[in-house]
Amino acid sequence: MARTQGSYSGTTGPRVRKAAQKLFARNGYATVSMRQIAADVGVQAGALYNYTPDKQTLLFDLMKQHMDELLAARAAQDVAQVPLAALEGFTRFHIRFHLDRPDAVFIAYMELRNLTEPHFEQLEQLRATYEGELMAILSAGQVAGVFDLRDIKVASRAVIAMLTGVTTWYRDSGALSREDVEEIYWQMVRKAVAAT
Amino acid sequence: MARTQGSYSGTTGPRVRKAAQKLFARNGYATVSMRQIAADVGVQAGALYNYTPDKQTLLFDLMKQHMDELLAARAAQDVAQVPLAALEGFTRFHIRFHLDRPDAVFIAYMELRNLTEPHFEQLEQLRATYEGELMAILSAGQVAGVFDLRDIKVASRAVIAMLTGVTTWYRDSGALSREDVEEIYWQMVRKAVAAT
DNA sequence: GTCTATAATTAGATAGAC
DNA sequence: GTCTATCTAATTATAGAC
Repeated sequence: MARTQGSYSGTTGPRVRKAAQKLFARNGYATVSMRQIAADVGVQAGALYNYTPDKQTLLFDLMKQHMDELLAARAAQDVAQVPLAALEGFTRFHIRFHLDRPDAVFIAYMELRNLTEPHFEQLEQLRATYEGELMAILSAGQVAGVFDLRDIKVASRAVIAMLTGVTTWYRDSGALSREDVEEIYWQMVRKAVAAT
Repeated sequence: MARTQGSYSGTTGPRVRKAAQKLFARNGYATVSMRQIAADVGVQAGALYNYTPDKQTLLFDLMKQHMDELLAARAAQDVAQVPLAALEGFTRFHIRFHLDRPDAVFIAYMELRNLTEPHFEQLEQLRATYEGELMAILSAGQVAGVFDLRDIKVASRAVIAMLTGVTTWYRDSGALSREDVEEIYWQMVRKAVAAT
C-alpha cells in the first residue's frame, strides 16, 4: 500500500506494483527477486522497501486489489430481474473483466499458496462472495423453473471455471474477437444450466 | 545384509519422485528446495543427484509422466461410435483420472512456466493431443447434427476447463460422491453442447 | 549409494550516507 | 527517496571419503 504522499511516491509506488504484477505473472512469485522488480522499475533493490514492508505484502496487496476491483465492478453492474438475463450479464461481465486483466487473473489463481494463512483467508472470503453472486442468479432461475441444476454450488463453480479458462488461450491477435468469445461462451453457459 | 549397491536404486528413485510431487504440489516448484525433498525421503541432499541430473529435470519428468499416463489411459478406453456416448465417456474419464491424481494435476497446470522452452513445447504437444480427442468427438456430433457449436476448439477448451476445475474443490470427505460429481458435470456438459 | 563438506551464487532485508 | 554497502541465511550442485 502507498504510505507516503510525496511527489515520487505517486509515481514510483504504482510502478513498483506494475512491475511486480508483470513479473509475478510471467515468472511466478517465488522465482522473481526483489532485485528483478527494482531493475524493471529502474531503481535499486533497497528503494522498494519505501513502498512495501516486504515481498509477501507486495503480493498480497496485488491480489487483494484485484479482488476488490472485481467486486466493485460487479457491484456497479445492473443485475436484471429475469434470471436468464442476469446470467447473461454475469457471463459477459466475467469474460470482459478477466480478459482485461490477464496478469492480475493469473496471479490470483496461481499464487494463492504463497500467501500466509490470514492473507489467504481474506482472499478466500472475497472469492466466495463473488461466487455467491452467481449462485444467487442460479438459485433464482432454479426456483422460477427456467434452470435445472442438481447442485447450485457445483454449477456455479463449473461455470466460473469454464469462463475463467478463456484467459489461458485468448489473444487479441487471434481470429476471434472478444465479442465472438463472449457469444460462444454465453451460448454454452445458457444451454448448460437450462431446463429442457 | 548384502551389499547395498543396486538394492536401494529401485526404491529410492520412486520415493524421490513421490516426495517431489507431493512437495511441488503443496508449496510450488520454486519454493521447494532439494534439501526439503531429501528430508522427506530420508536422505541427504547430495544423494538426490543419483536420481536426477538437476531439479528442473525432476520437475519435467513428473509432468511428462503425468501426460503420458493420461494419454495412455485414454488410449486404453473404448470410444463409443455414437457421439453422445463418446462424450459421456470422455467426461467421466476426465473427472475420474483427474480426481485420482490431484498432486500431478496441480503441478501440470501450475508449473508450466518453470519449464525450459523445449520441455514446455513437448508438454504443450501432449496437451494438444489430448484436446484433439475431445475435438474429434465434438466434430463428429456436429456433423451428425446432435451437437450445435460455433467453434469446436473453443468448446473443447471450455469443457476441459470446466471439468478440470473439479480438482480445485472436490474432497472425498465432502458430501458428494465421485459418482455424484460425475453425474452433475455430465449433465451440464451434455446440455452445453447439445443441438436444441 | 549415501554421506559430509564445501564451492559459488543468490536471496530478502537493513543501515546509513546523501 | 534513493543509493551503496552489507548482513545473514539459504540455494543448487559438486567432490571425495567410505
